[in-house]
Amino acid sequence: MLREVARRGSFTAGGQALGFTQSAVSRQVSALEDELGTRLFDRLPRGVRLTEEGRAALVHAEAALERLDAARRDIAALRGLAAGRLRMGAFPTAETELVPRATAAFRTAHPAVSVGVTEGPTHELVGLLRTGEIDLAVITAHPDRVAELPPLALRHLLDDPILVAPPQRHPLAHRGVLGLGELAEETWIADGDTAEETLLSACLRKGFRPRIDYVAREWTAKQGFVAAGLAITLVPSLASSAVRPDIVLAALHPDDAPIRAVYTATAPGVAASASVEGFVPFLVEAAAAMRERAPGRPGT
Amino acid sequence: MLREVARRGSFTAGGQALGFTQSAVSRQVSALEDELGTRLFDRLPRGVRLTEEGRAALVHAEAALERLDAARRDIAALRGLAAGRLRMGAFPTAETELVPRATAAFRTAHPAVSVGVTEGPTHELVGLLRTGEIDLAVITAHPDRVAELPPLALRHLLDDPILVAPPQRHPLAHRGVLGLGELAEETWIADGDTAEETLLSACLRKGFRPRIDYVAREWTAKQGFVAAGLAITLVPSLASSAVRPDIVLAALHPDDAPIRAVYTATAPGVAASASVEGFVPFLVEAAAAMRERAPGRPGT
DNA sequence: GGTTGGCATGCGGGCCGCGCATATCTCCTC
DNA sequence: GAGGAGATATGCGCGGCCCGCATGCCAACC
Repeated sequence: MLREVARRGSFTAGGQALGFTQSAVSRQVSALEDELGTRLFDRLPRGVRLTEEGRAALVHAEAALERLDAARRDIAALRGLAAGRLRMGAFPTAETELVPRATAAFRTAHPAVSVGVTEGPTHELVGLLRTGEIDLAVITAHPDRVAELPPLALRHLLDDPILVAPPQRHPLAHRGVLGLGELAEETWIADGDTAEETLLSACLRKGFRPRIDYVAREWTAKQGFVAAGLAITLVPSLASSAVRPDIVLAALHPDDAPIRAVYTATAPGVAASASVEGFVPFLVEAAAAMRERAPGRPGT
Repeated sequence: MLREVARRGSFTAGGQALGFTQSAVSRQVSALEDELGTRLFDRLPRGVRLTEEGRAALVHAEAALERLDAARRDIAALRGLAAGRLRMGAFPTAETELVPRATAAFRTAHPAVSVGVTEGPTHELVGLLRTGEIDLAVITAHPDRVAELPPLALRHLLDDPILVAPPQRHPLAHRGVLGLGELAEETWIADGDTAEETLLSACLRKGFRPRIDYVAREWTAKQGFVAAGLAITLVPSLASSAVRPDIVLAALHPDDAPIRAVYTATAPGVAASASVEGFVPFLVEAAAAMRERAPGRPGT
């Protein structure tokens, strides 16, 4: 009202422009003047004119209205992916290819949305989701144990079968599909020195304790030992594209190792933001592309 | 509400901090969300948390509130003369001493108020007052013709009797008080070449037409002719302090020349701003000081 | 499994704010 | 000089908005 009245020079005209009567405007202005303790308009015989105080009030009022408009614009930008930020988390193997591919495609499509990725194991990501520190997580879990997770909104992306990497010269290499039992006598290299901590727990369920002579957390180191023919190791299929060309991968028999599934996860009760809604399809797309490139191995 | 709820993490606590119930806050937030078309808070089991959109809205809302506070501060500053501007006008002679003295004292007392002075004859100043281009004017008028002015809020400052400046060697010099009739044979220097346009119209009312041999608008030039003994001239007492020391001034007999009065004037119906209210006392003070310094000549 | 803390919502009431009508004032015109 | 035009201020009455109360429901905590 302040603005319209100031622009038009009378309560009557200002009110008309806003669909109010002169009496409503008169009272509104009066009330504002009372609240501010000063006259905002000089009442002249043919209309009104801003006082010095009125000019000051008008400047600030227009600035305030502009901020409210800016809020609307900002929110529209967020919803249209013309702005915003996506904080996501992923377990390490997912960052070999799945998450980077999806992120690259998303950034090309929506360059104004900034994307941050935190690496961590699934249980940590779940905590970050629940505290609101990340908006979206790529996690992994055995399909029949999903129920053990805290309540989350999950979406299945792909399955991640475990491959085995025997040395080139190994008699079992190039067989294509191996049973885990056939590897009971092999020497292993793994993340930890007991089978329980690693993927090798599958061996325990199969009835033997693998012999772990070498321990290395770094993937590069493991590959070195494998390529030198010193040990064999297990490789999640998600990481298969990062394996050295002189290492051959073979599938494990499906019954031998429970297949881990990969999911996107968001916190329950938290409405998915536009950036989350927008990012998930790129993860789905990247997962599909990876399945196609390695036909017959990682499957849904 | 947005701010309090965001700060405290729940509708209940936010409402309590503002003296509202949880239900009122819930509805307010809901209404705002509907208007903006987006969720501002995620509803969690133990409270709420801002969404990305909510954060954007909050930033702008706080900025808008800050502008409203700034408006209050600005207005308080204007009213406390800690800010603001005063546009005034004055007729030329008033700017010899009266207005400069008042302005200097005002600026010392209220350095944050900027003062602008427009010079012009009374009738122009009246126009500027009525259009709102100046807030305060120092004008002059014959006391019995004040009623002819358009309606204004006037305040009498002082009377401005007319003095005469005869040459030093003139036989009438040093007489102290002169009658206008005694000057009928003199040679004059004035602003225009006919008596009607100038202060010399007083001579016509006295029954003689003064002989104007010299015309000069600049005061310096007039004083030069007077000091050289070539002519005499009339001097408003307001300007007497700017007269060269080698020129002697004499009062005219009160009946001979109508005494002009000096007033402050503001537009009718326009509430005097704090700066106007604040400036007028300094004009009154300056006028009093000038009366004291020239005792017996300019009077109330 | 009960308790607690929190949000959503139906219901009722009070107050605010608007429109209508009118009083009043100034300017303009005849 | 009188009347009309155009503007604001204000009494009056009504409708709608907004709040508080009470309740329902849900998830987390003990």
